Amino acid sequence: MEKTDTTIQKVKQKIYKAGYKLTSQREDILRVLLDNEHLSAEEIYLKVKSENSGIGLATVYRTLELLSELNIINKIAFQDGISRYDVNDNDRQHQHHYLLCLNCGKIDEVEKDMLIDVEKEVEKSYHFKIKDHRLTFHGLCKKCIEEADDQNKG
Amino acid sequence: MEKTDTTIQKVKQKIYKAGYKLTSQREDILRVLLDNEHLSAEEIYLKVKSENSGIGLATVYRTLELLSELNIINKIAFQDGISRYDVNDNDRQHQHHYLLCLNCGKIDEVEKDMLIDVEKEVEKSYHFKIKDHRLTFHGLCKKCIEEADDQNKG
DNA sequence: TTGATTGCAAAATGTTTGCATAATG
DNA sequence: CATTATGCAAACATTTTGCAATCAA
Repeated sequence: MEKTDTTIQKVKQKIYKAGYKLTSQREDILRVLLDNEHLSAEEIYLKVKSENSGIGLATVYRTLELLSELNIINKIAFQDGISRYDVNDNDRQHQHHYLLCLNCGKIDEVEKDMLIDVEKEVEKSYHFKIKDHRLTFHGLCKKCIEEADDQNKG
Repeated sequence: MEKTDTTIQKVKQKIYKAGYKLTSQREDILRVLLDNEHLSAEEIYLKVKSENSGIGLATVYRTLELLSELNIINKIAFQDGISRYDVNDNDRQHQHHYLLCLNCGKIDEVEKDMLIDVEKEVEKSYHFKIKDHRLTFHGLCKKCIEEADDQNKG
């Protein structure tokens, strides 16, 4: 059995236990979410539609809300006003980080947490109980740095 | 001369040097931004309007874009789909961090950077040149933790 | 004086909602 | 069979744009 299938089974169980119904649309959306990273609702809608035509955008939004509520996915907002969604990795306690290239717009990911000490300090200094975090670095990706270097050299 | 006035003079100079005109609307918006933190465009619009009636929301958006472009303010996006804006502190190289309470919605700020070592590691591992970052912690603020504790005690 | 800026209204974008129909458990 | 979920269209909220009038330099 593929890893994706195992995950789908687990998630379906979670949905079922929470008292919701298992519909083909929910499974389709979940599959797309598992196969991709930081997709927008529109992108998910188009992908599901291309594989299995006949889904509504409203269903995508409603499903994304449901999956967020069940903590199966995370909603992330960059500065462009579009929400994106990532499946929550169960092996990971926290949301990973993002590298947003200001030049080409590419979004990369940083898997390593690296914030454990920072969080400890924040919790202590501010009496704030941290549940999760969102961290995005803005800058230049490897490719764009290299292209800029090439141009400088002539 | 007040600190705010000094800052306004500096920013006006920056706008002027960039070839833009100094209008009363721009100054009004700037003043509101300096007196407040993480306001939305709508909130800025209402504040300016209440002091000096006769500004358009479109002007607010256009000015916010201009000020962002000149690196005078930062646009931040939480998960609610509304963009907020903060004046860039010149003494600080990087955007500060936010503490978003999941219970009451309050947004606090963490002034200390604390990410210097993390950034060094990211730059090295990913060949990514970091220009800025956005970090928000999601959790429970002091007040909400205390209220939850009180309820548990009876 | 002239080109940038404004305010208004209209349009565009992303998301949510109401409701009749369809599907799940 | 009773709900829950869906798809569509309409509503909504935020942001952007076109354009004539206004203002700063």
